[in-house]
Amino acid sequence: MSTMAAVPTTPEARPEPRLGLRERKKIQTRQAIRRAAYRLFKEQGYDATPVDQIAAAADVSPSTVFRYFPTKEDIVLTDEYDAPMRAALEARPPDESPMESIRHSVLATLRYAFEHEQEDMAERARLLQAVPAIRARSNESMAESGQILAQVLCERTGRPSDDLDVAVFVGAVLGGFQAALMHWARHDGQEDLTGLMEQTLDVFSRGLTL
Amino acid sequence: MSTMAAVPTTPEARPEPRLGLRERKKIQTRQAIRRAAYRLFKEQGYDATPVDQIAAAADVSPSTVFRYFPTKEDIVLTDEYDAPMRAALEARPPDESPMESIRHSVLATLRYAFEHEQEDMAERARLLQAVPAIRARSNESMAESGQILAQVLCERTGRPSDDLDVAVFVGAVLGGFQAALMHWARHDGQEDLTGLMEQTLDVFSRGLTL
DNA sequence: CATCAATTGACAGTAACTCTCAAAAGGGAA
DNA sequence: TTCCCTTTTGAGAGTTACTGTCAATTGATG
Repeated sequence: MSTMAAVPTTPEARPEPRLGLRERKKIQTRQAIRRAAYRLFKEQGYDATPVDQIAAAADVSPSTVFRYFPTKEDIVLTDEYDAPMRAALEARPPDESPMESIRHSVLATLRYAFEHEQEDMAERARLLQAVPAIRARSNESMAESGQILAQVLCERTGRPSDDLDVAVFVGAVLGGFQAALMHWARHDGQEDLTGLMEQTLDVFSRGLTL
Repeated sequence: MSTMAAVPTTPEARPEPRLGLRERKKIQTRQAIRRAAYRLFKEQGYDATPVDQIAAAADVSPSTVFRYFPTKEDIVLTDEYDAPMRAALEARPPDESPMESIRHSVLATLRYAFEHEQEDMAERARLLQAVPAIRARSNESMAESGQILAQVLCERTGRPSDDLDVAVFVGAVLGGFQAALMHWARHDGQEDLTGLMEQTLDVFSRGLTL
């Protein structure tokens, strides 16, 4: 699940003394930029906050901001949960139904993500709802996850990699998740996202009958 | 279905003599800009074609281009099929299953769209595949259609307008359609989109079991 | 400490918009 | 046609998100 994570926890969280000063500084800079951005977005709004201002607030040059985050949207939502997600999916027994595999890996990844970062979730929800560019980026990110999902599923069911049925299946599931995500965002991130996802999966289990 | 249509046919196609000179000129200008853009995109690519160049090729000022199309992406895909789509949906018998209603209205709208414009479809497919910004716009547009769909469905089933199940249902269906659309784009718009959509709807009819 | 590689900041440039204002052109009445 | 009013257009200036280059700085290493 791509959109969930903004402050990557694995590499950023605690500056393990293993790393050299150089690496530690990089992590700090990244954090500083992100923190400054979140604060300013909250205070003034996303569009009203130029990157230059974020740079100034984080005490780095504008060039540096763009070196760390290729686009302004990426400051809000860059995550590293695609790899864990893929691993979780591939760890599932191959004879399990695709839907069941997805249910387990998505929920596990989501729980993992929530453990590591609850703070900015509400703000992220607000931005997701208010800023089209953020939404767009989130969707694109989800679609990439979808590619991975489809790939695994095609391998597992022995279908060609451009099989329409698999693509539709994955598209539908992700579409459902995205709807749940937006529902969550519409409620300002106050509801339990994991619960919403479970409810979403139930809709699918019922064969998508309203 | 939003993404399908770029050259709106209803208002643009034939300059009905009903309209005054003013209106006719507007339609011409709109067409001129779009045609110029499509030609240049085809020749040089989307990113390599600045709006100024499109303006020059269409013999209007850059300001005018932005007056007609709020963003560069909109030159590629602005459509007017949301209204017909909604009408088609609302014309369906209220006791019909949601999925069946959607099937009919989507296919009807799609057929209608295809009747009126086949020309640029291939180029549109190429752009949809190659340009992230276009894809993003297309998705956003689809999501808007989704809002309408969800609204109608909520009314029909007597649920509150922010019902999660309905949102998920709609999200899933649109996700499936989008997957089919991207499949079509990946094959450069050579396959029959209506056929792909029918196949997609079959996947749903089967209760989304792979 | 000296040297090398990675990181950074300053600067210049591009392109997508946005805003404002004056010129031009259609539409209708006298 | 002529005049007047409204809509449309173009010119120009300004903002902002990027991109690329180059020299200065700074951490790593022997």
